[in-house]
Amino acid sequence: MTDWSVRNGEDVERMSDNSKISTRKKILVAAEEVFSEYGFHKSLVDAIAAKAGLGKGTIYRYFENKEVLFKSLMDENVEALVSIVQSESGKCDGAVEKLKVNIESYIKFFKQHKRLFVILLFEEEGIGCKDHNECWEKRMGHTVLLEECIKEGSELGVFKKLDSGFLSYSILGVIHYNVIKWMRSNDEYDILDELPAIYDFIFNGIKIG
Amino acid sequence: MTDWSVRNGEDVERMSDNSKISTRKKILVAAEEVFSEYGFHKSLVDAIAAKAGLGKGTIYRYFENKEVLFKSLMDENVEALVSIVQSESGKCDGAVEKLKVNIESYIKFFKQHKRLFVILLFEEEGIGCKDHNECWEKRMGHTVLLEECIKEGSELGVFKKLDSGFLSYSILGVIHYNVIKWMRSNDEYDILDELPAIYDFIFNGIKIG
Amino acid sequence: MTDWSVRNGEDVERMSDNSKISTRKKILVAAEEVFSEYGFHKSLVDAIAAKAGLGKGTIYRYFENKEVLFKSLMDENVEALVSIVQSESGKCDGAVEKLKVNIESYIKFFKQHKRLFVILLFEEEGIGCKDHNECWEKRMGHTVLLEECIKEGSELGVFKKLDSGFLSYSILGVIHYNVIKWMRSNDEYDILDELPAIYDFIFNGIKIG
Amino acid sequence: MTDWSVRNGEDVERMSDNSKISTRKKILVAAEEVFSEYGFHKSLVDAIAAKAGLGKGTIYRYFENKEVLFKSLMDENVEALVSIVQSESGKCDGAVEKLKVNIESYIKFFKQHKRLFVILLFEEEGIGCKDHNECWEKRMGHTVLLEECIKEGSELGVFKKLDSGFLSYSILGVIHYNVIKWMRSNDEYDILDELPAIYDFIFNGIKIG
DNA sequence: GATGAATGAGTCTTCATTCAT
DNA sequence: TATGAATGAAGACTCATTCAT
Repeated sequence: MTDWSVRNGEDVERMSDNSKISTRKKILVAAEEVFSEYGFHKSLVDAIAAKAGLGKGTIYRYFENKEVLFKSLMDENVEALVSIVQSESGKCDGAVEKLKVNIESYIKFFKQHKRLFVILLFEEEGIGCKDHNECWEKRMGHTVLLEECIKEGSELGVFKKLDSGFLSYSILGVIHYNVIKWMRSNDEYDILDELPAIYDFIFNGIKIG
Repeated sequence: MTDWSVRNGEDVERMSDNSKISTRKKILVAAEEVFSEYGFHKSLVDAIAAKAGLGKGTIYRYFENKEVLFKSLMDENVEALVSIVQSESGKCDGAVEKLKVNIESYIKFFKQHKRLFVILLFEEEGIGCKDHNECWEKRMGHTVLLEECIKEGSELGVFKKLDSGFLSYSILGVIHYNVIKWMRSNDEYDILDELPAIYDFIFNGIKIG
Repeated sequence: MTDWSVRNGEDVERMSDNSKISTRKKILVAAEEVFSEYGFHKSLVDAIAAKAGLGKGTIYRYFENKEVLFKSLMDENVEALVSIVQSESGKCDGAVEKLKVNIESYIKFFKQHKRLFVILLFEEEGIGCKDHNECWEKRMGHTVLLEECIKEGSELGVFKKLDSGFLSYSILGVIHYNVIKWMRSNDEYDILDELPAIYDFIFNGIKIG
Repeated sequence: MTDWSVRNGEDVERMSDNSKISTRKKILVAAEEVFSEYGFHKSLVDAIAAKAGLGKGTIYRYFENKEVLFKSLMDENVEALVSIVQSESGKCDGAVEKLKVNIESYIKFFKQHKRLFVILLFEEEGIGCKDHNECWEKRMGHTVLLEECIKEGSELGVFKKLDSGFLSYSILGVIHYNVIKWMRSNDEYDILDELPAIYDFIFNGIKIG
């Protein structure tokens, strides 16, 4: 297997000039659209090829098979998410502020990639992943970013001293379910408007006093 | 088609007398095992029939098709969940206490049905559900129970006056992600031990003071 | 994999009553026709199914895949060949007579199965056979029958004391190439008429005196 | 299309100067290696191009398609075989001696080209050859050399007066099957050591007296 | 001339569903 | 009523061949 599938990020820069977008990128873009709409199993390789304006065989030049394409898409999305969150939270100080920015970045990313993340997080379960834990680790790799924030805050006495694994999962749960709720509403409201409520829920809980 | 349902606990009681368990029940039990292990798409009707100790054709006597079987299983599980949560939370007083019991019931149910709920909540997305909203309503029907609790608490001035939809989704997110975390650990700990932390997170948030 | 593919030979007896022929047998008969005409690679599973008057899926109920079908066909033909040769040569005495009957049986078999044996002997080479030697052993298993004959003759002082492996391959070469020659002629002559010449070639060679 | 052929020995002489080997020759050499190892159907044009150190498109500059490449390779090998046998048998006198040299030349050629000849002789069957007879004629064209030898011997009263077609096929059978036997042994012995036995088999047969 | 990315016709294989027994 | 052999539509994947550079 040649390593056509390993490319650098330059091609993103020129997306305005359609002819300059690398074939690999075209496929990933089409794959995201199709997988997002139909989920893994109902997505046809033909449909992805058609949407990418490429022949079916071309898909297979770049990705061993449908599953590898799916996982590559997921991997690269997670990587993108992580790198966005990292760079954003790097820009600010203070545990609370950092966590806020962190959450905001997550939500912005999910807002942009809409349904993809549901598939990202759950559908892969159904796809035979030889090492299930490894898979999950990759998908959930981004929780470390939350964990780091939280640890920092705990050490500074801003956050409670709770298991950071517990907290990052709990916070992620809040984030994801609010994204799901928003998705279900068909853009009736802007999920970013929910941020204050989300922060309040996470920081102070629901009880009065 | 007869309508013996999962809730109808009678047939469970006589499981020692194998011949008394209704065929429909046998199929649903087998289906839960198989769907839980492989997910919807990788589950074979043959496997379900084999596990149920029945002929494949029999499955189709009781359920129109694989999808209907899957949805029936889900419907009945959700119904069972709702009825359990309802009866448990009916036993106690006070908004806080009620919400706690509510959450505990959820977690106990998920603990028992393990992987099924992941499929329940997310895989269905991949299955063509003509009316997507209707589908979701059914699956998420149980959020009303949370909503009721919360509304009651809000009115009594125990909980903040926030949108109950927002709160129920947020709480559900916390619950589900903690279940996922627990599932991933391969029973290294008892998820029920996490309850105090979960309550504290939901009621008071993570911030000190 | 269930073992539908293991059946006994009874179904052969009733081939006149078409409806009594087992599905497995029907597939093998169709496969022989198609493989004989087109060779392994150009034969379509669809064509075999159509010729057998069965659905394509049925082929796969009985044989794991096209290759297994091909190999099963070959195995069973070799088995049939061996058993015919054995029973025929068992009926007569004397090394020379036995060898003659042996050769005659081979040729009759090849006459009946025409092109199949070319495929049997050579095309399989092209099909990935994990243990190549094992494959060959199976295909050429029948040479032992010749070897036995020859050894007996050598011990009785009728045949020269030459390596029996060498002799059986040489004799088989004579047989097969005469079959090929006959096949090429499109039934212009009866290959059985060549038997005297073949015997003379093998027993006495081509030199005068 | 130029017509540098394998026979044209000039380019072989300068193999040390890699750049002097014609592209066509490079392709044929690579094709022989690949076809010999995998057979026609499992050989990939990519693999041949890679082995030849050329681009895939270049293959198609020199050969219309894979099949033509295969046939050209075979044609040129047969031509080479014929020319070697002819020149060798031209060097000696006497029907017996000539036939011996003939056989020796064959075996030497096959020894050098190992597995290729199996493919040469049989796999082509599987390739749609519009005029099957024409194909065979070309492949088996070399039998005329044996036929000539035999006819000469028959007329001189050295060999029996049998159909020369019958004899050449029979002798070829002996030769080929001994080559196969040798090939199967993985060079455990030198096939040229078998020559005396082969001569004896062909000239005198297996019977004593 | 040489190249190799792109192509899509061609096939195998799967598995939910049916229906004769 | 229960069965499971038969089915065939559907879809993943391959690879010889083309053609723009």
